[in-house]
Amino acid sequence: MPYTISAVDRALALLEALAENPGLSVTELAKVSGNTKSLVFRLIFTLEQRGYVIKDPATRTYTLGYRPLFLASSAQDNVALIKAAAPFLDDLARSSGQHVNLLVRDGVHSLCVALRTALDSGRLYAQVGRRGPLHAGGGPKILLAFAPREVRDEVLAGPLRAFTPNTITDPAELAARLAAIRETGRNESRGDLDVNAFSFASAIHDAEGEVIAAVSCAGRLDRLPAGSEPRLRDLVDEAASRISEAMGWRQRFNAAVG
Amino acid sequence: MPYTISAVDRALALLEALAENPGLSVTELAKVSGNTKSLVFRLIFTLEQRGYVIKDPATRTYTLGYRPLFLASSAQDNVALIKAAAPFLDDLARSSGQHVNLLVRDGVHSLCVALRTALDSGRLYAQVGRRGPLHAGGGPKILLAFAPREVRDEVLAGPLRAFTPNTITDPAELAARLAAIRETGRNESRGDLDVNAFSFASAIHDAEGEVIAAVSCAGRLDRLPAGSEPRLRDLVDEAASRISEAMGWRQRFNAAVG
DNA sequence: CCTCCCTGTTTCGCCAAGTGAAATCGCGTT
DNA sequence: AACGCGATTTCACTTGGCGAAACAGGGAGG
Repeated sequence: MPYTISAVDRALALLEALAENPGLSVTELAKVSGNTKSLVFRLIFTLEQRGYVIKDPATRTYTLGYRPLFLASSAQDNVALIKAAAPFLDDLARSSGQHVNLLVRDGVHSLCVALRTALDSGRLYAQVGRRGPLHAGGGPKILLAFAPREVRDEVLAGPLRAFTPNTITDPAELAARLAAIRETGRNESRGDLDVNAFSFASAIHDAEGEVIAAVSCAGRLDRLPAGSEPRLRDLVDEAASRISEAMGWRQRFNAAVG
Repeated sequence: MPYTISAVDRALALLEALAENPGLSVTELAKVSGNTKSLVFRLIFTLEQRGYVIKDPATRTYTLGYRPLFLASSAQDNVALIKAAAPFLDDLARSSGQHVNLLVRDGVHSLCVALRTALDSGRLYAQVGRRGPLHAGGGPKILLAFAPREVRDEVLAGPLRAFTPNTITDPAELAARLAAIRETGRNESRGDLDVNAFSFASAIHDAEGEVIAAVSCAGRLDRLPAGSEPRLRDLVDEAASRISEAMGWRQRFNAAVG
């Protein structure tokens, strides 16, 4: 906080509020973001000038603009993790024939930062930049398992939304699952985020041994070939190791045997 | 300018400078952006706190972070043009069997805001959020043709980079081409941006009749089936009309006959 | 091994610029 | 035609953004 420029911080917060609540007016944004109308008006004016938001003149309502697309494109091309992972994600998509996701944690959300889509599998919920929960899905639970205690506590305390009947909504059960994940660095889920989806995931480490991301192979549960599980598990784990190595991980920090 | 908050404006400018020059240090960023080291340090600190940039501790160097991906995802889902165009882009991709692009103008650049990729065609240069020139390519020249005079003058004055031997680099020739495009609202290019690429493009209008975007069908020149040109031209033009209508255009502002 | 130098980080004090409150404007409603 | 609501605009008050300059620390060169 000592060096934070509050005007900038408020502007970014407003941008995020708008991303989460598209189509709001000045007054509504002021309410949502907890700022005065004057301030919101000036912040959004500044953001609009630079193409970060677009005003619909008819409704005097705002949405994000085109400039974020440019930033995202640059981010995808230059962030070390995404660059390093790219070839291995390609390999994994090819060898597994399934959708492949690269996820990181963003606060109490999972965030998809790269994906490869399988040709045959149906329409996909995933999209680069899309946020999801941390307590459901193959990859997300890995991110949660290795998140700082504050984050884990917050998620375990908060309401655990049931996306499907299979979503773990009992904090104790979830905590046990996370402990198991910390032992193996792997996780798999079936129908806990989407009724008809499976996901095999493994943790990615950086040079310090910290878990910084998760790769997963995912697809429709009703199209998961019988007996293919061991192979998918191994392919994902192999990809995770390769990506970790590319990030400077040296296996020094092996997980204890489960 | 009256309502611009300069701290915010500077922060956004810095973010863009970083998008264009990934991997710079504080001092280098200060130089590139024309700010003092102190200011850059505080701005980037604020941006980093919110996940807009990531610091590589080893090199003390910065790149964009993950947060822009989230913003871009929201933008793609909520910007009126992109939402309205989506189904027609899908149709066009299916019926044409080619790559489909939706472009808008961002200053003196073209910006890809949506795309559909053909399965068979080779690797694609395009990516959502990627910027290109205005004076080369099928869609970009449409955007330039209908841009405000200042923009046209700036581009015509500036150096016209030759991406291939077919790129128009003579201002007079380009001006004539733009005039022709203003008559028809259509354009096509062959090998002027990429030696082995073609592009058929049409202008998209909004409710006020302004040209706000261009759709294009593009692919490898050596795979363009002989005699398919008229059909592609019509498919693209049809898609442009549909999207324009979805944006509230009512054909009142028909272009004069060429 | 020591020194210099370059770059990131921190401090300090001034005052421009960001801020909230309140007034004004403009439009759609009653 | 008056009303009401939300978007702009004005205004006066500091806050907090800012540049300059000091400090720190690590790597290159001697």
